[in-house]
Amino acid sequence: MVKLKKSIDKRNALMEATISLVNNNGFHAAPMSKIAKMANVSPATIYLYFENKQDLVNKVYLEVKSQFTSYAFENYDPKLPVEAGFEIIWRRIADFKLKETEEALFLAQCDNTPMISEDSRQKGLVHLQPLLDLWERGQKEGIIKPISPYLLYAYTINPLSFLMVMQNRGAFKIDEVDLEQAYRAAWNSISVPNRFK
Amino acid sequence: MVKLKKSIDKRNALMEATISLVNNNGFHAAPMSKIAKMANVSPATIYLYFENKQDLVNKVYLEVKSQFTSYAFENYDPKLPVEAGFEIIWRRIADFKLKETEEALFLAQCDNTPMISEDSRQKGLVHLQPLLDLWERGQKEGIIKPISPYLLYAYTINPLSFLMVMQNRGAFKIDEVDLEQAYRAAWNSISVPNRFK
DNA sequence: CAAAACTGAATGAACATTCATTTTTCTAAT
DNA sequence: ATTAGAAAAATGAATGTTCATTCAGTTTTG
Repeated sequence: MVKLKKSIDKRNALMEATISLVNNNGFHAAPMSKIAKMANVSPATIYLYFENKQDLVNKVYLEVKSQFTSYAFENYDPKLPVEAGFEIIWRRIADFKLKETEEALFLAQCDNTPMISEDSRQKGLVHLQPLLDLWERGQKEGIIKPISPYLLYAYTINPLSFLMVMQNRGAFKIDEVDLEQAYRAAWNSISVPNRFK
Repeated sequence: MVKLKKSIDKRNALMEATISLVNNNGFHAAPMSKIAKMANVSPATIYLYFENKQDLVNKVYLEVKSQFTSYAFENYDPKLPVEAGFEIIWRRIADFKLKETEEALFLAQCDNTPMISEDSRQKGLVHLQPLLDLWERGQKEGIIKPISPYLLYAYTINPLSFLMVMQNRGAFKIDEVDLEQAYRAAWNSISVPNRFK
C-alpha cells in the first residue's frame, strides 16, 4: 500500500470501533458495515486504510499487543533483583488486564480466533522478551524453577487472563485481597521453595 | 421436539463432525452444509435432530463437558485425604486435556464463543462440584489457602488448558517431566506453605 | 400402505468487497 | 489572497458469495 497522508483520526476510529464490537459479541458480531457505522465512515472507506477484514483485525491486534507490552514494562528496570523485577512486571500486567479492560478483553478474544495469523501471533510475542530474560536470569541464580517458559507463563501470566474474563463475565469481582493472593500464588508456583527463608 | 426413534448413529456422526470441523478452523469454518457432508447426511436432516445451529453446538458442548467431568472424577474417592484427592483429579484432568485432544480442544474453542449460551455454561459447571467440595474441605483443614475458588481454578486447572492449546499449536511438546513440574507448580500455588514438612 | 425418516434444491438474509461518482484538499499561477 | 483544476479521500449503492433454514417430495420402516 502506498504511503498516503490520510486522516489518522479515521484510522483510529476504525480500530476502536473494531475493538468495541468484537468485545461486545465476538468476531461474529463485527461486520464491516457495523464497524464503518460506528466509526462514522462509509464501508468503502475502510478499504482505503486496510486491505481487507483480516488485515484490519491483525493490525488492531498488533497495535493493542504493543500497547500491552509497553504498559507491562513501563517501570521495569532489568538491573533490579529477580523477585522485585518479576513483581513489578506481574503487577503491571495485572493492572493492564483489570483496568484496561477493553484492550485486555480484545486480546483474549484474539487468542482463540483463526482470524489472527500465525505470523501476527509471532510478532506479538517479540516484545515479551524482557520477561523471558528475567526468568532465565532467575533460573541461573537458582531463584526460579528450571522449567519451560511456557510453564512459567501458564502459571503466572495466563491465570490473570482467566480471572479478567471471569470478572468481565460478571462471575466474580477481583479486589485488592484477591490480587495479593494471586500474586502469592503466581510466585509460589514458579519460585524455588526456600524453607530457611 | 417430539421424541422420535431416529438413528442415534446419525446424531453421533453429526456431533463428531461438528467437533472435528470446529477444531479445524473455529466456528467460522463449520457451516451446516459441511457438517452434514462430513456426517454423510443431508443438511435438512440436521434439523430432525437439532432445532438449529445454536442448539446443535450447545448440545455438543454439554455432551463433551459431561464426558470431561466423568473422566476427571473417574477414580476419585471423596474419602481420600485432600492432597491425594487433588492430585488424582488434577492428573485425570491433565490426561484428558493432553490425550483426548479433540474433545479438550473443542471445549477450549467453546470457552470464548458467544455461540454457547450463559445457560449452557452454567449447566456445564455443575458437575465440577466434587472439586469445589474438595477444595473447601482442604481450606477447613488448613491445607489449602483460603482464597476464592476462581483463584484456585485459575492457578491449577486453567494452566492446563493453556498448555494444551500451545501444544496443539505446535509451539512446544509437554513430556512427563513437564507434567510433573506442572503438578508441583499447581500444588505450590494453592497449598499453605509448610516450612517444617 | 401409513407413518417416520430423509432428501436435494430453493429461499432469503447477511456479509465482504468493489465500483462509479462526488466531495475535499492541495498546489501554484494569477 | 484567490481560484482553477488536479489529485486524494470518501461515499452509497451494487455485486456476488456464503450460509442457515425450509419445503415439497421421495424413500424406508413397521
